[in-house]
Amino acid sequence: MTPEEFDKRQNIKVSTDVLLYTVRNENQENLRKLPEKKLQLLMIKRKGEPHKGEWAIPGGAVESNEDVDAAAYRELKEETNIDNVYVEQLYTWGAKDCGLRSKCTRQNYAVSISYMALVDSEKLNIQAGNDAEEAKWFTVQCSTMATNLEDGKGSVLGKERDYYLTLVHQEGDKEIECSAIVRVKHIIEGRVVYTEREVLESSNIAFDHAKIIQYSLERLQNKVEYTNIAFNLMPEFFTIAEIQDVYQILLGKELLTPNFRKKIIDVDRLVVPTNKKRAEKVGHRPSILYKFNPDWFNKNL
Amino acid sequence: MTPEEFDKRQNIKVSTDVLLYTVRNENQENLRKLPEKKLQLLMIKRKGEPHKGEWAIPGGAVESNEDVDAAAYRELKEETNIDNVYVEQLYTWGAKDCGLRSKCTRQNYAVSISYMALVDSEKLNIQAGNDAEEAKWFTVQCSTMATNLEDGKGSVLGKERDYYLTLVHQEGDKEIECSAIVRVKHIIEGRVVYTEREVLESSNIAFDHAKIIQYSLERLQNKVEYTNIAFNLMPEFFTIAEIQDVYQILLGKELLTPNFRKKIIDVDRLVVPTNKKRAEKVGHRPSILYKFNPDWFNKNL
DNA sequence: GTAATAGTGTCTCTGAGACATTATCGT
DNA sequence: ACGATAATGTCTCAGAGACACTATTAC
Repeated sequence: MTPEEFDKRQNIKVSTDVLLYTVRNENQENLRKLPEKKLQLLMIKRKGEPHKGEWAIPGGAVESNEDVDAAAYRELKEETNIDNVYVEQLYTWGAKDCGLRSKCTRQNYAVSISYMALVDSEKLNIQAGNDAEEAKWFTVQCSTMATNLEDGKGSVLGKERDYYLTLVHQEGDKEIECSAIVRVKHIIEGRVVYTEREVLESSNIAFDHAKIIQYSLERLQNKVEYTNIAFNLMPEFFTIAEIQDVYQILLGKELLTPNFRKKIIDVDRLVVPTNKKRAEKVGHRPSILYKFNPDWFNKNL
Repeated sequence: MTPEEFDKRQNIKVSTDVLLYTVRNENQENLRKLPEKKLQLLMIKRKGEPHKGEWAIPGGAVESNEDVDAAAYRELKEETNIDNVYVEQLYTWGAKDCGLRSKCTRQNYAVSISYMALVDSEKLNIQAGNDAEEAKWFTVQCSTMATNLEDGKGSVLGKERDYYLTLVHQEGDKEIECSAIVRVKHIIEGRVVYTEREVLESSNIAFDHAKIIQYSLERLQNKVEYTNIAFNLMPEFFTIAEIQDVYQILLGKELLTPNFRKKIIDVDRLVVPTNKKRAEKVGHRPSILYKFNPDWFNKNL
């Protein structure tokens, strides 16, 4: 195909969506107890049709002559005034399922390139979004139910996993809640596995954005296990208990403290101790503050 | 932004590119020696400008109202008449670097969504491409040279890795050779690492496709270590020596046979023995044929 | 027997996981 | 002393890696 032919055929809109995650302390109950941490995601309220009033992943059109990665960074900067954070391309979503920003008609449909960004909440508290849009942080919760797909005779054809997603924004007494069920089907055909992702229910979440959120959570979980990705959610100095907490939230399971310490300090060498300690008067042995070990990059780049 | 505003702003072309890999036996020297396996990549010769006569990754425009994944499958089918194989979305490349199918001007530029597909060569021998384009298989070779980026005082700022890529197509005496150098820079800035990928030299490879090839090789290498991806390059039945060979080619290093056997048979349980043996009269103990263990999916989906 | 590849057995060391124990603070 | 969390030590077992060894074929 010549470039000329190519030019005539398409009318596809390209947008980038940025999933911005952070981890926040939710409530400071008492001195002796540690504050509870929560994974939070930034969403914006849609002001126009379609899906007016529902909550969507922030994003927008790629501008002409702009690199797609640059578009994601720009979008993030516009939305949150945040810079210099971890950003990663996630996946590019097709147009057919009408998932996206633009109304889906025969002539006019969209491709969405989704990105995931991670910030530590301390950085966030200083700056705030400057866009006219209404942006809010939602606490993310996700639980799973899996079933095997079998033919009559007991041999496995695949696996089906339903993700129950809940997003809650708290502001004093008021509470905004979004929820969705995303079904991920893995179908075995010979030696190839096809994966389908489908939004079964979606309440208060625009388009098929629940699907993208689920995908990002999956990626986040995987990467926590073998990269330093979690440290993008941490401030410069933190205790082992705090980073363990973040790991537990991301992985959705509890970890044994002594083993976690050993792994992160001695085995993976992801952190190094500083000579600082938590200054607050707490009713127990004060914890040593650690920081990310920059030396880790030497072995892992 | 309203959909109406959105519609007016863009003129971006979207295409999918499919990197189709296979593993082939190169030359059957003698009976006692095992045939040497090579990783091969399908490339097509460009018939129009720009980059006329150079070799490019097969691909084409996403058609209106077509899902991007579907476009990749369609492209693959058109190019090779192949179906039912492993296909994975790799990365979506920006427009600014003029990387792609369409000529890059201010008004008109392109986004490329690249996919990687894997086939076993037995399936390939039966079918052939039906497209009018000239498509050929190139043996892929890649070597690396890494240097640390340091400031004056010995602290590491990042890492720079040059990939020397060589693609060779053999046909009797004739030989077509493409080559390129791709530089991957990892720059540490605080706790965030930025990765830049740049084509330093490119001979006979169209656009910046060398960059995409390098990226796919990296992904392939990573996935070999923790998924069953390599088995998409294998026929139904194979010996341990053969699958070990494929692992070695993909990883670019030798593995110790006893340990590889133990891992793949007993630990990961990726393969199960059949009661078949290699029938050919070979001058040594005949090897047992194994197949991929479908049960592996139970634990790994 | 010999050449060549197929396949097994053994030893060491690291790291994952479970769990018991000690340390250090405020009150 | 007590409550609470921080931090360390110990034991077991699985798996990675290195390497010596045995098995089976054609000639």
